[in-house]
Amino acid sequence: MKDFKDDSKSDFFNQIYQVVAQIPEGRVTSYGAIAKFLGAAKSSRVVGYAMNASHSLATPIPAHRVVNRNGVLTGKFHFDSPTTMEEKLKLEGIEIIEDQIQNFKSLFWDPQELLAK
DNA sequence: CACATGACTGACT
DNA sequence: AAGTCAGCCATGT
Repeated sequence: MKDFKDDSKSDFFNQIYQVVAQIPEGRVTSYGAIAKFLGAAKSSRVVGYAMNASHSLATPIPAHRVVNRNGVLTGKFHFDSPTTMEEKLKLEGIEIIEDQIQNFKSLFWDPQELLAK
């Protein structure tokens, strides 16, 4: 059973989870943004893979706030139900049409915000 | 141990 | 402008 602090296995996943866990409610970010923030802009796929693996985590992370760079809910089928992701985002005040986040540009949250904080 | 797959992205044609 | 290709890295078979 993996955990947030299990850096002995993979620092990358660990950091990804930390960033995702810090995404403010009602905001979203992209896989690439997280990857770039961690210094591996070309490893965006690993970020997505980390989300897929997040099911094994003891601590649930807001993976529904992470979408691709177009603001499309590409990973919605990986949730309990294909509508889970969309429903959660809507509950946070995010408007979604056809799996596409509306006003994505404004709702986008850059991991850099963590540093400014 | 080697090959294939994937919640992505950027570059090239 | 839209479609295609290659890169990147961990996991599963």
